[in-house]
Amino acid sequence: MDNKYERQMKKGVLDMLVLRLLEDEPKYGYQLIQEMKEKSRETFLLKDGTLYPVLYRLEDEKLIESRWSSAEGKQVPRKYYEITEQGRKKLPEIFETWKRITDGTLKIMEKERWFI
Amino acid sequence: MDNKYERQMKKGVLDMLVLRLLEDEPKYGYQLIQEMKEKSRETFLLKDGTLYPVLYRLEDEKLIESRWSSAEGKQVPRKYYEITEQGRKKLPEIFETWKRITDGTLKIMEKERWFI
DNA sequence: TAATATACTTAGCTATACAAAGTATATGAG
DNA sequence: CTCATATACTTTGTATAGCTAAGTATATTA
Repeated sequence: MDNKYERQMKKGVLDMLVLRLLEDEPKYGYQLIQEMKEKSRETFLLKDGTLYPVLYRLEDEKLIESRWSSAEGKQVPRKYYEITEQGRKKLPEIFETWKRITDGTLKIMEKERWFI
Repeated sequence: MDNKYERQMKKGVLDMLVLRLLEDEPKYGYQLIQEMKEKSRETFLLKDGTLYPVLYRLEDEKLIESRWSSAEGKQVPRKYYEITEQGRKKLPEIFETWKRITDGTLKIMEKERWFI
């Protein structure tokens, strides 16, 4: 375990990040892990054992849906995840919550400023 | 439970915020709860049952120390918490971790920008 | 005297990031 | 052809931490 705080500080944001990455187009697990890594500049390096439970959770909450790729050729079967209408509505709400907490944190950390 | 995500997103930051509030001067529990509420503009509304475990944890890690107030007059006895040297060193590190994660999150959420 | 604010403690619940192990297929090096 | 590696998904178990709730106790004020 590199950093005890790091692990805790990531809690709650993975769902939001996955939802954000799926906003553009359906993607499969491995792809999400790669994009997460690249786009965050190595900050979010997820193991598959971390990502998939997030996906199952979001699916249970009806924020995303999945379907197996209609395997053209002899590709490894992939499960594509797609954001639902409900997910598209929910994402901005989650992001607002995140911004409010981040803002509140900054207000305490940087005492003299009250803007972000 | 108001917001499932909110609860998770606060994880890991409470320790940092308490440490930050103690950086100036020793404070007691109730005082920390009030300051947390005011400075964060109502974002961090802690119950005492949430704060004290944070304090015990920080004390176990030697990042803060506590002592009962030498009750002058007939005041309710208060336990004052003071940041240690170790705590002063650790705080900037924790803050850096937080900023890195926050930055990484923003990079994914706001795709076209790569500055904070 | 009673209600309220202050002040600290502890037990139990729930959610989630992560590690690790397991299954299985495609591809490229030798 | 074989073997290592990358791809791809699943499941189990662990540790941590925010929160609720209940309990104890003192000071202040109506």
